[in-house]
Amino acid sequence: MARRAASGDEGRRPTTIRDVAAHAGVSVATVSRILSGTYPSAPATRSKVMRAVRELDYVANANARGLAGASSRSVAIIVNSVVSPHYAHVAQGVQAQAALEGKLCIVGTTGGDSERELATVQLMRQEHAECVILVGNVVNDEAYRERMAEYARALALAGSQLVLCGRPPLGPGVPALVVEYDNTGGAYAITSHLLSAGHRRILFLGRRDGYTTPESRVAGYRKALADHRVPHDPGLEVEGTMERLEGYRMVRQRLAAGPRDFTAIFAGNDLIAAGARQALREHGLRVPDDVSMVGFDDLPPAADIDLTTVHVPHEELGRTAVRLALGRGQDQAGIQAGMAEHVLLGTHIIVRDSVRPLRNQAP
Amino acid sequence: MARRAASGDEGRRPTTIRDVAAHAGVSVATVSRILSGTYPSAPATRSKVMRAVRELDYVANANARGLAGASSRSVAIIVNSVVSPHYAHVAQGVQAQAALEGKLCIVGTTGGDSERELATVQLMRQEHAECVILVGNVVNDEAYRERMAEYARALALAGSQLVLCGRPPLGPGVPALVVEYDNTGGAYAITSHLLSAGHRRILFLGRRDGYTTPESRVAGYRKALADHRVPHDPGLEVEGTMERLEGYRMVRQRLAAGPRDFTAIFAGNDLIAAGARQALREHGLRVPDDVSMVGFDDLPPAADIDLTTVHVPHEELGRTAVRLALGRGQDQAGIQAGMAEHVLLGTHIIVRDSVRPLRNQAP
DNA sequence: CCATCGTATGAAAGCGGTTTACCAGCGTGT
DNA sequence: ACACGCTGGTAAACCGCTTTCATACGATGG
Repeated sequence: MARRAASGDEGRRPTTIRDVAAHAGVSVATVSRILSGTYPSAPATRSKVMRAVRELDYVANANARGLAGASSRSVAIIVNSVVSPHYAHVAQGVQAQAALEGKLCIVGTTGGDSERELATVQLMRQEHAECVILVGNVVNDEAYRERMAEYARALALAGSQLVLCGRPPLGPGVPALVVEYDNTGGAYAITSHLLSAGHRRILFLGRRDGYTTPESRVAGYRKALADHRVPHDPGLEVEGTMERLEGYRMVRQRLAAGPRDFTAIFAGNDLIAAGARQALREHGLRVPDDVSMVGFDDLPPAADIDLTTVHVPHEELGRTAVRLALGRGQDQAGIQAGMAEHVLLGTHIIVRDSVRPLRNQAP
Repeated sequence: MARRAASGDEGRRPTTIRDVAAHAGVSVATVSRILSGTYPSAPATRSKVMRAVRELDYVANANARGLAGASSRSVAIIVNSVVSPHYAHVAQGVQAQAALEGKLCIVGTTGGDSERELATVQLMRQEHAECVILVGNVVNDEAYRERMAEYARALALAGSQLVLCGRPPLGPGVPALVVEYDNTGGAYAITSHLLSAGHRRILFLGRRDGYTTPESRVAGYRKALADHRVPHDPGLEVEGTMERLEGYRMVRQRLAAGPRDFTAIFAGNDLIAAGARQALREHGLRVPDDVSMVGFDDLPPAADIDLTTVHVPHEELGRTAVRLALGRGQDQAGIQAGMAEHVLLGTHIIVRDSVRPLRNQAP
């Protein structure tokens, strides 16, 4: 019986639960139960086992555990890229919450390629993650919705939850959670901020039809204009993606094309704002002395360039996604119990020094 | 035999390899071998199996695979925080290389707390990651070295490789790989850059004794001064951590304490530079008109504030770590074959607009 | 035409846990 | 004293896959 734990303890093979059992003089089942925690056991046995674990430096094999038990104790997050600050913050939130719940976090990237996204979801499926969190801006067409519904069903069948983070809901009947933040509301608020400062001609940088995030932001911008009875000039909405270089390009082209016909800029996000600011500077224009500017996201570049912007609860987004998915998984009844399937997190304005009342601004 | 795959295909239990075998009319062994790829098989059987896989939407169970086979097909990375740009880039590199090699990437964070680091390493150990990559600046004392050696041995015993990324080597006999970049060289080069511009009194921001990264950077700074025969004034080395706020604080305090006694600043990293720049501005000083400044890292803030800095191959660091660890694992002989145990990646200067020759600078 | 050998496949033994029966004691209530 | 419910523990059946080991089958050589 104690054959294993015999003198030759320096064996190459890592310690298993059987070794622990032998060493402690109990059965493997007892060890398993004591380690899992959830079971009554005599204090004496408990301490015997714990001592054996310590002495043998035993660590459970997660694969075996995941195979035998129901749960793999892991959550998956899939993002475009880990270096992009927004994704990084969401990922941080996911990781933190996962750690808090004793799960580990596995991450995949797509580079924005939907083929890779598909492959990555498959990967997570075979990993049996308890939930897979898909985050990021995306084309919102029929094909997309269908694909997501497919993912959601396949994952549900494997006992795992699909969470869409920062994406719009798919519609009823699809077993997917949605956690997003109020893009339209934020855009409305910050546009109003500019309008209150007297600005009427506000350049919107980063329109991109068909993509959910920029679309919602443009929508907020337009609604604010409308509510303030400021005529809407579609010519002020410049198309471009959400990158720094694009911000640079858009402003540069605009200024090269003719005389300046705006007094303020609403950059689709802070990256665009940073690029735009550089283009302005190269053109001899200062923010906010000559042009007012606001952004969206409140990510690192914003503080560096003193940008008034919309704060987005990036980390909270990730945290909530995990909490929700795990909560729902735990309590299957949650579904019937009407646990939230769609959460909308709020945003708020961060005022820095990038906006000046129109009257105080150089012409 | 075909009991499983009988009409009622809508069973709740996910598809297993047995289902596929039954559906294709072969044995599970055959399916396993064909899916693993590495084995000869008759084309006819192969296509039968593949069809079954497709029709049943089969995905292998990674836990079972990891348990039965040797490898878990995963690499682990442990960082302070995912949002910190340096770590994010390294993580991106790790993730990318892992994906390239068909492995998945699991990430843990420590928040800089060594207790959490320990716990996280344990977590990765039980996950049986093929390698665990520890990245980040750290106190380099005896206790640390001992702890790392412990980690390395425990991991090696479980068939996994410890990789220290951006940390100095531990010494011989410890089964750990090291991938770092040339901090001292970079600091030397960029200090020389300032010296060539005529600067003699260069403030170093972010000295922190006992921590490897800042220590190496200070070392390069000092060596450059020495080589250029510029007297070294210890009073010019300001202590602080590698954060934006710290940069702000350090400069603010310095300027409040007395008249400006420097003409250039070498910020320990770009974050510090950003903070320092803000403090300077609030004090009415412009970069580079009044003060020259350089940073280190070449991370996002650098471009935004037009900072001349040292480019660090962050992603390459992560990539190399994975490549090395996996390469070594695959070919156990690699150890004897003298495969690199310590890689030092080079850096180079990125010149932007933050340095002005002393003579052209305001007094 | 039989012995020989290489090859594609099958049967079964684990991998290291969890979990379901099941059982030995051991007070209690009557 | 006996049936009875508890408690702390055991044995053994999986979980789904990989991987020997063994085998049937064709092709080959003498």
